[in-house]
Amino acid sequence: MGDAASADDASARPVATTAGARAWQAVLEHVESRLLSGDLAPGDRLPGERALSAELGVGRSSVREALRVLEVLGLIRTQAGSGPSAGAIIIATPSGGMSALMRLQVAAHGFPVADIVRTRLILETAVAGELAEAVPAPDLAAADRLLDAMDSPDLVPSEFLALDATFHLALAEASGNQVIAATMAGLRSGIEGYALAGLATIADWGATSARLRHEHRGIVEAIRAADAASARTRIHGHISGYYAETFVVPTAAPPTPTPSPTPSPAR
Amino acid sequence: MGDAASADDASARPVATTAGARAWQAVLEHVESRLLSGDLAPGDRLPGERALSAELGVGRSSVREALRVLEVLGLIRTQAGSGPSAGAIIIATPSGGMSALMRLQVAAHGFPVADIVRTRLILETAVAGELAEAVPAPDLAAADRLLDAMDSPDLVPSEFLALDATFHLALAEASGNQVIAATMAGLRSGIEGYALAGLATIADWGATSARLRHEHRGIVEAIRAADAASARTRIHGHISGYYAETFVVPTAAPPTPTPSPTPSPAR
DNA sequence: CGCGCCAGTGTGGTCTGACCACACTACCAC
DNA sequence: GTGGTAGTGTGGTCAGACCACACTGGCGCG
Repeated sequence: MGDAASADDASARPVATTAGARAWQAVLEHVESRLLSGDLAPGDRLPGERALSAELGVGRSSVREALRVLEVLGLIRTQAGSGPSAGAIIIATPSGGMSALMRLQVAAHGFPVADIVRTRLILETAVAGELAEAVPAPDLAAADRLLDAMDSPDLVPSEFLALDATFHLALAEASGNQVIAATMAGLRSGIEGYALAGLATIADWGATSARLRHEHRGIVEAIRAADAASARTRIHGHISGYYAETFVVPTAAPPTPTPSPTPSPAR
Repeated sequence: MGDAASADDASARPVATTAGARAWQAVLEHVESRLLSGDLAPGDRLPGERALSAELGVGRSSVREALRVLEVLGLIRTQAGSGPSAGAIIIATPSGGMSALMRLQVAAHGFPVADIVRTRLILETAVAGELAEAVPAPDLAAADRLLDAMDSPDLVPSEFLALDATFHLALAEASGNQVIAATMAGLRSGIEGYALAGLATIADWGATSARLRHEHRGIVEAIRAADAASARTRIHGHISGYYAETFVVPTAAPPTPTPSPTPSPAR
C-alpha cells in the first residue's frame, strides 16, 4: 500500500455534497464542503440529525455514523436536549481526535512507542528553540504556574506526571502553533500508559522528581534568556533522560543540533 | 472527549471494557482493551457486528458507530460479503486517519495553514538531518524512482505536485519513523487544496518545476553525502521557497540549525 | 469423473420506526 | 409575580427489516 498517490485514502475527494460509495461518507463530505465554503464555521449548529437525513436522502443511522466520526475527530460536540447549546455544534478541538488516533494506533501496534518518543523529541526541541528565538517574548505564564504546582511536596507520581505532561503541552501552546500543540497532546496521550508503567522502574522518586523539576526550570530559564542552543539541548536531554531512565527507548537522534539560525525573517 | 473548555489533560480514561456514558464508547473501549491485551492484533478479524452487539449488550447501530470511528482512524478495514477477507479486519494505517483529521480541522479553521507548513518545515528538516546521519545508509530507492518520474516532461502541474508530495512522504518513510510518516501524510493532505490553488499564482511553471526538481536532487545528494547540515538547509529552503512563491505563508522558523551531531562535534 | 453453474449462507450497509432521557420553553394556577 | 408543570424538540439507543455482496457447497451436465 505504500505506493504512490492515492492508494487507500478513506475519503475520496469528489467534494460533491452527494456522491460517496457509502452513505455516511456523503454526509462527511457534505459537512466538509460546507465548512470549506464558509457556510459553516466554529460555533455554528449543524442541522438536526433528522433534518440532515432528509436533506441528504440518507438514513438517520448513516448521519449518526458521520457525526460520530466528526465528534471523535474533535470537530463537533453533541448535546441532547433543547436550547442554544443543544445539538451538534462545530468546535475545533483537534487534540481530542489526535489523542484518540494516537492511543488507538499505539494499541494496535501501528505506532511504535519509540517513534512517538523520537517525534516528541524533534517537535519539542524545535518548539523550545523557536520560543527562545521568538521576537515578542512568548507568554510562559501558564508554564510558570505549572512549575510552581509541581513544587508541591505532596504530589503522588501520577499527579506529577500529569502536571509534567501539561507543562510540555503548555510550551507547545506558547509557540502558537496549533498543529504542534495538538500533535503533542496526541503523542503524550499515546504513550501515557507507558509513562505511568515506567514509573515503577524508578528507584528514587524523590531524586528523579527533583531532577525533573530542576530541568524544567532550566528549560524555561534558557527560553527566557533567549538562549536557543541551551533550550534545545536542555529539553532534549530532559525528555530522552526520562525515557532512558524508565524503560529502554532508543532515542537514536543526537542530543540536538546547535541553533545558529540565520538572523531571520520576521513573522 | 468534550474537553473543549476545561483543562483538557486527563480525560476519557475509563479504560474498562464496559463503562462509558455512551454505548458506542463502550465498544471503542472494548476494542482498545482487547488490542492492548494482545487479544487482537493486526490481521485479526473483529467479531461480526451482530455478535459484538450481543456480546456487549448494545444495539448494532452503536457498534456500527464505533466501527465507523475505527475505520476512519485507520484501524480497521471493512468488507462486506463472506470469506477470509470479509468483515472488519484490524489494520494499522494511521495515515488515513491522520489525513481525515487534518483535512477536516483545516476546513473547520482548527488548524491554520501556516501552522501546518511550519510543522512540515520542522519535521522535514529533522527527517533530512536524520537520514543524512543514519549509520546504515537509508534506502532512498523509492525517492529516486519518484525523482525520475518527475523528470517526465509531459506532467501537468497537479501530477507533478502529487509526485512531489509522495517524494517528501518517501523521505519520511525512509527515516523509519512511522509517526512522522503518518503525520506528514496528514499535513500534506490538510494543505493539498491550498497547494493546488497556489499553482495558479505561479507565472513560469516550467522554471519553477525545474527548480523544484533541482532542489530535490540536491536534497537527496546531501543525504547520500551524509552532509546533514546541507540536507537540513536545502530541504528547509525548498519547502519555504515553494510556499513563499505561491502564497503568503509566514515561514517564521529560521532556515535551519546546523547539525553538529553528538558524536562528531566537528566545526 | 470433472467441471461449471446456482442456490444457500453470512457478512457489512442501509433504512425505518420506535422509544427514552434530557433541556429548554411556554403556559397556567396560585 | 412566582412557581410548577405540560409541551416540544433534540440527541441516544434499540429493534427489525431489507439489500448487495462474496464466498461455499452441492447439484447437474458433459
